[in-house]
Amino acid sequence: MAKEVKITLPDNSVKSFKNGVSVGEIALSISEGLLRNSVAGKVDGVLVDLSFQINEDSSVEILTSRSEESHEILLHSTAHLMAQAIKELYPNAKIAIGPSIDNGFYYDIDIDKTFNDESLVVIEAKMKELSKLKLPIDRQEFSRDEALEYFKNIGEDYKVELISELDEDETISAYRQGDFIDLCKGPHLPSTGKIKFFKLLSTSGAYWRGDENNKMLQRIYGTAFFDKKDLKAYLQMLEEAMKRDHRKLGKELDLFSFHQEGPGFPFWHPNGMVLYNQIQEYWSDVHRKNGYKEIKTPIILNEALWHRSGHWDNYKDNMYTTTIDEHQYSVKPMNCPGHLLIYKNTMYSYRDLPLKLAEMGLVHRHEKSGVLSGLFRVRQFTQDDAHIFCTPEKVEQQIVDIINLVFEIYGVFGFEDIHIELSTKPEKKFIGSQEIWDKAESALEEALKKCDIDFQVNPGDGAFYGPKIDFHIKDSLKRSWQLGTIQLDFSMPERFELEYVGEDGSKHQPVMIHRAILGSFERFIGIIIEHFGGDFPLWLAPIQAIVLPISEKYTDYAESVKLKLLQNGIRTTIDNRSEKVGAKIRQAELNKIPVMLIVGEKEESDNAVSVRRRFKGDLGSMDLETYSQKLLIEIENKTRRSSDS
RNA sequence: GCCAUUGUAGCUCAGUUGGCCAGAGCGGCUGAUUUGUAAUCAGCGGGUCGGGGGUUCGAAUCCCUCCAAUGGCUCCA
Repeated sequence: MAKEVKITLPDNSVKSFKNGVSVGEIALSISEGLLRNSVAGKVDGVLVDLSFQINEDSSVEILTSRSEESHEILLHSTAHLMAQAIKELYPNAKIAIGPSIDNGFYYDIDIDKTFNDESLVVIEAKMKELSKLKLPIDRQEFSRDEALEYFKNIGEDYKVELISELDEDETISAYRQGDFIDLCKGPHLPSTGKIKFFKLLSTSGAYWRGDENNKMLQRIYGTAFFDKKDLKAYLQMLEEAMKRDHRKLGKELDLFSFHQEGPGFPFWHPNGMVLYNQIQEYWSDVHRKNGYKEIKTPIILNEALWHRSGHWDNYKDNMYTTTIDEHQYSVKPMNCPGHLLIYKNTMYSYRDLPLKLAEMGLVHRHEKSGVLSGLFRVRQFTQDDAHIFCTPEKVEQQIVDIINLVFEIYGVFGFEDIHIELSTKPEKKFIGSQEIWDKAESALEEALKKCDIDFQVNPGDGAFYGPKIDFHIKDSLKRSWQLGTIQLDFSMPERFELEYVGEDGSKHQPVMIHRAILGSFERFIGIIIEHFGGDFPLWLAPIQAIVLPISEKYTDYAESVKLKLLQNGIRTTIDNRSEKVGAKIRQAELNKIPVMLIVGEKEESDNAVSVRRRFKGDLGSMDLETYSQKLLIEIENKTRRSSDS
């Protein structure tokens, strides 16, 4: 073994160190400040502790608290700190798993007491205490047998189960801080003293290994940051999210409601129905312009159809059934079978393809009671569905067209940060030949490349009948939502024996593309309520304008203003209570009405309105007709946040 | 479905260990006021305390059961 190792740093400079040098020592050699800010290292691309010793020539990167990977390490180390605190407070607790997740971490604990908000305070205090002790976090390695023995002795049954599933010859690592030791791959921070800004957020039940047949453990969620400001900003974001919760806003703005009489079945109120209809109108319009033909298929269809489509075998548990004239029927959970029947009703030539059938399809799915959640998860919803039947050669172009349409539609709502995932053939559960899958996957991939967009590949995550592209957007609070999906399907055309007459005069099987862009109207409306925080762009606002007479003397004029706007197609109401303007304005602001039109003596004599816009305040007096036209332009353009006047 | 928590007026919430006809604010209605850019004053209505059963002299409060909601788990648009 060489006495010296050559270390290549990220700037490509090469330095020599004595054999066995640690990552931390390398950091120190650059500067003391770097060591102080360093969290972990990367040796030849592999994450390691600062204490990791290097015995051969390597490239080394020092991770400071600024990198995303460092944050994950912090979260993971905080999970350990929490587990340590829990073990000190409740020695009988057994710890299961505690990983980092997006924006936080959790730890699953088996304990015969129930954690509540108070426990969180107690545990958090203990964690602070342990952090102040600045305990070194040391890595320790075991053979598999040693590890089994050790964790069996300290009674950590879940760890024993995890170890026993590892390979015989694998080296097993664990991390020790004070008296606490946890099985873990690492890496970790060098000391508990580095964990300063954290918060425990919630408790819940969680099955051991996510299997509902296993014991339910208690999970505690928390988050942590290197910087106090970042923690504060994150907690503020959570608070803001709570304020924007679509269930809360749905009540406050009188958009929709839910009732015990129909769990999971939304009731749309007049205000919410405006949102629904506006989106629907836009959707229809943009699809018409893109060559789609809109259809409507029945909600209840004979069970035999669902056997043929494969839904009965794969989806039965989520389907509602009914009996009509002693025959079995099912309420549709998807629209495809109905579309297939329409396709089969006509003989198509290759010249007729692609055939693009769109439906705002009302589907019902029986979801487990515990998963229902506002408009995000319901039992009845409207999919913005479409099925494209085309020749195999046209698939790629069709995908490109759909991708462009997706971007266009998301752009209208201000969703510009779009993340795309390509899911490929599942390992086990799939139908169709490898050749067909390869073709389908490359069609999707080529289309994505043609559009020049980045995407992430999820190997094995495709549907059993074909690969898919999923679209994820980020809302105004940077939260990610999955909306659209494009799925290539070779199985339905086969099961339903679809055909078209090709150029050669013989019959061929078309390819079916299943796609949804908004996903479901219900869910999408829930998302935009939170995205806009209830402050909708003018074209969507349930009430666009409200007329506020200064006193009852001007009620007649106010009514005529309202009538004029209504006739121009602007959704207008009036507040003719016997209140002061201040009170009326306050009420209109609370209702998030974008345009307030104040009328009194001056306005009446000039046939004008005094305009007050939300977020802008008093804009002064304007001619009624002129201003009305101005609003119409803003509505027509679907302007997101008024820039006017 | 599972674990935990919750359910009092249209909305937001008080109601201590079981004890006078169950309260407040906002909203609503009525009257006064006639108002110029985020709350005028006064009065009046409004509740099977989620449903059902039980314990008790007495239950919003304790017990059982069902329903629904919330945070998660599993699942998913």
